[in-house]
Amino acid sequence: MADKITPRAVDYSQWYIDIVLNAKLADYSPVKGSMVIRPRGYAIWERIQAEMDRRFKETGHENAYFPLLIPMSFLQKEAEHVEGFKPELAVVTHAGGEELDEPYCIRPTSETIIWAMYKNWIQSWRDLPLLYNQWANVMRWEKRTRLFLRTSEFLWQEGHTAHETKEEAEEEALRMIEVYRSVVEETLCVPVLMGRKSEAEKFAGAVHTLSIEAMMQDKKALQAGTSHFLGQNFAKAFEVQFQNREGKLDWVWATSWGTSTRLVGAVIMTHSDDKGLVLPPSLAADQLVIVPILRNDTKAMVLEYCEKLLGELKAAGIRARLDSDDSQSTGWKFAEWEMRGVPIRLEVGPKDIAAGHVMMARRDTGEKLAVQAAAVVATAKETLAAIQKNLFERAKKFRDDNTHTITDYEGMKAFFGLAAEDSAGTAAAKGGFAEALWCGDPVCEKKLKTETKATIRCMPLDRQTGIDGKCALCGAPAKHRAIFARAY
RNA sequence: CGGGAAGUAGCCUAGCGGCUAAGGCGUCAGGUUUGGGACCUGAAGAUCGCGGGUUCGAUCCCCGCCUUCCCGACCA
Repeated sequence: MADKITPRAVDYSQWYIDIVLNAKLADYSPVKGSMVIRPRGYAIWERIQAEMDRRFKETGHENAYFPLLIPMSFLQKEAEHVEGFKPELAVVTHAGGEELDEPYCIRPTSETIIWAMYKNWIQSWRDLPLLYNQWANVMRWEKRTRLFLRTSEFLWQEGHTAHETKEEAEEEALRMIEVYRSVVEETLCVPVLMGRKSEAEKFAGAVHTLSIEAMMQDKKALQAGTSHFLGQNFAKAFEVQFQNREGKLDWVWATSWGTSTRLVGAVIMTHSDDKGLVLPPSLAADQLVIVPILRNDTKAMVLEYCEKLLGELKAAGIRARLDSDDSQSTGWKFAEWEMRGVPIRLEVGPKDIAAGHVMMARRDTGEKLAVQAAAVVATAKETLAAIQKNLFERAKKFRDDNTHTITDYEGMKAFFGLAAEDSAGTAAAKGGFAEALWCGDPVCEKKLKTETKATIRCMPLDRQTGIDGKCALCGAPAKHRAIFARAY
């Protein structure tokens, strides 16, 4: 029947769009570059959000909310910051039928307005640390948008913390990127590399930026979260000083960190296949669906059996549902639930009931096997756990299989291909992650980007020892070990 | 923001300077079915993306705009 999903091998971009649209996760809106997140997509975000929020609270953070509109002059206080965001600002010039004395921009991020407030709230070391987070929408006027991955308006959380010392702030930035790593790997089943950004890739206004980087199925990198050590840059821009334990005035040390609805895109791209969405059980609104095989003569009996089974599954804490709709054929329902990404499907027909078992199909592997009636609940629980584990392992294997050590510039060009002969857009694209030594010179990085489109995604924190060799780009003595890739 | 492509019912597509814009999927009603995207009958559903122009007449030709997709530039 209708091939609703373009296969990955034909057109990876189109495949992704087909999944998002057909699984009803999101839709285009009448507003350029802005999407509507539909209930099935929002449900995924809510689960990510819940897990993140729980861990923020566990690490001592509190939620707050700051205004959507930011006076333009605030942005201008931090030179590098305004320079970085200027091209993507949306600005409000009129309100209440009059032109405003000073235009407001719609927040692209909230450092400036938050630090304008921190100035009022911080006087003494006793006021520190300040560990705030906010869940909000932000707007960055992007030239080129993609559902979930890059839209003009998106949902995110942004943490903004203030500290007494440099060490404390650096620890915080590291603590939060580690929180991100654990949520993304454990809850989203997306393996990531955790590392430091190069100067060229860091946040505008940060001293340094840490990020987690994932590999999508087309071997391109996706930044899944960032945590910034802001030094005293914003404290100085907003004149936030405090009296330290010695009674002297000092500038406050800062961090900020964020993750967004882009994570939903990361989950989709990492796990899904040509049949549709594949979701980790931890994020699936429906973890299991029972599809009864309905025949006129046995319908009542089968449904009764399924209702009872449904009750048992729910009692065991499994998010289960029964698809008793008899206006659709069984085959249609199989395909539909697969497209929606439900991790486990149970097929229950008169023959199964007579044989004392039900059929259990796994979304991740496609395996289908008979499970004895008495063991269904326990097997379902085990299988959900197995799927959660398998998705991570499978994605990790894919990433590792597509990560190679490269030692020279010719090797880089061969690995990524030249920018001009771009094969992106198909799953057969060249490249992957190139692990290579780097001298630290932005000129090298720029040259590679121009010629191959590959950039430094991060310098993994756990791979900076034993660096003894030459920069793979220029041959000068290396200072860092970096991961290079084409990125979203 | 530059180059290319597209926009006809919820979705996919046909069409043609001219009579009532055609078909498939889906939807709704009824019936028959249901172990991998079933079938029959009937029904509803279109400002042909928006605006202007050419013309006796425009969904079709021309111009402008909007939106999406691909490529490029840009990019937390």
